[in-house]
Amino acid sequence: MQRLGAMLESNQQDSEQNQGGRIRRRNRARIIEAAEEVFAEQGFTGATTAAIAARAGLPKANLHYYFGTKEALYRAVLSGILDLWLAPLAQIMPDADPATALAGYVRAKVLMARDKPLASRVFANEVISGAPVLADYLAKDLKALVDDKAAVLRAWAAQGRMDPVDPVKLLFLIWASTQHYADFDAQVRAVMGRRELTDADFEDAAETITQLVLKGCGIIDATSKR
Amino acid sequence: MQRLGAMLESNQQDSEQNQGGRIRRRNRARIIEAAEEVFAEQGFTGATTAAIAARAGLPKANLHYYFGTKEALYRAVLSGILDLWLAPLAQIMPDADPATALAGYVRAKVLMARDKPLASRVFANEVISGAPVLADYLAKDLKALVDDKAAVLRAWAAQGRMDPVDPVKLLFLIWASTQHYADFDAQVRAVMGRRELTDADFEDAAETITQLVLKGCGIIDATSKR
DNA sequence: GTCTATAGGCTGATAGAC
DNA sequence: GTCTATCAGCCTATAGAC
Repeated sequence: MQRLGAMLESNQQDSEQNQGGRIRRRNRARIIEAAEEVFAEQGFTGATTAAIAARAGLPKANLHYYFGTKEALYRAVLSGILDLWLAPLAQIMPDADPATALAGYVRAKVLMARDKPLASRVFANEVISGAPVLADYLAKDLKALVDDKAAVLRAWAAQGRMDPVDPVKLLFLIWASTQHYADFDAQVRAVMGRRELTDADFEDAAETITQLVLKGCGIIDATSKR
Repeated sequence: MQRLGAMLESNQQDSEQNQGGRIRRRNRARIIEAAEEVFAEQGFTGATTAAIAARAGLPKANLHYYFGTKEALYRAVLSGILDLWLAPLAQIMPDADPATALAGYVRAKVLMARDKPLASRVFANEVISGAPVLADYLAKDLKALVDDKAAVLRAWAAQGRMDPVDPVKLLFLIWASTQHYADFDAQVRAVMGRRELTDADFEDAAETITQLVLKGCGIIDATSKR
């Protein structure tokens, strides 16, 4: 499951095997970081290489020197995001305790919304636009992974450890409600009347979502409050 | 609460009072419809007036004749969306039955994701980009509305009709998990291995979300299965 | 490896004939 | 009201001096 995203990188010589010199790696990292910010705000089409170069503090030509085209840079950014995005799913294993595993998964996804909001928004922009770059990846690798985890949830239900909730739709709900705090941050802040969300806000969000999921799936008792 | 979105339309003479001739109205509607499609896919910056005009089957100049600027057209599209987006919240009233009201709200939002996916995606793009146009509206009108509905949920909890779940975060979870089927449609279809979602898929989604929300909030019994 | 200068194409918007 | 022709500016990408 590791480095699933690597398949997206078209330029093999720029992959991890050949790291190049220190300067090369540092500049590539700088550009990717800046690109993530701009792609998150503007989407692929809306982002301009000039804006990315400016934010990276480099001349625009260097960006093309390292990545060739805007799309190659976009793929490099997405590639780094995918592995990050999927890692927390590993917690959902057949032998795990359903309450612990789901609570841990929700918490990991909420903390990712807090710590990597740009990655989440780049991914959201890509999918909203119809996943022109990721379509194949979603239909193959992600689908296989979700089918696997859905089987785990179904097994838990068959063992009477949780209600027979549609496992795929349960995962969708967890993805949506956790990523909401990254993707819809502007709306969340506006409605909550805050300039910025605090760590406590994210902890509260994780707790509320966890409570709804665990109790909603019949994993914890109906009478148990938080 | 009606026509909250009207505040966004800058060109007063084009508001509903003065509908203009039949041709004018028809062309404006055609352009807005085409614009909604393109803005949904590409976001504001990514969308081009040429693409919108082509999809509307009109010369690009007509678009500027009717709306002046790309931003004015964008505001007109958003304006139509806002009223639509908020209408279902009306079901959450103090005297309503919590189970009926929340189930109805979830169902209405899921059906809107099915019937108006473009509207949902335009809104999502706007918020992900930091809500440059809607920021004021979200902080004032939407916040006031949410505060009002949060009070209703808190009252239900105080009356022992549901658990004391953080009401604002509950609304976020409902928004996120229902709109997910519109905004992340490409991912949902890929993971479910379908070319297109059916009415039954949306009914299932509404049922699963409703079950998790009602049971998770302690509104329906822990032992009750679907 | 770095960066300035610029090519070539597309963008939003408008002028003006019909 | 409609639409062709066109502008000035910005876009991605590259050539070539350093």
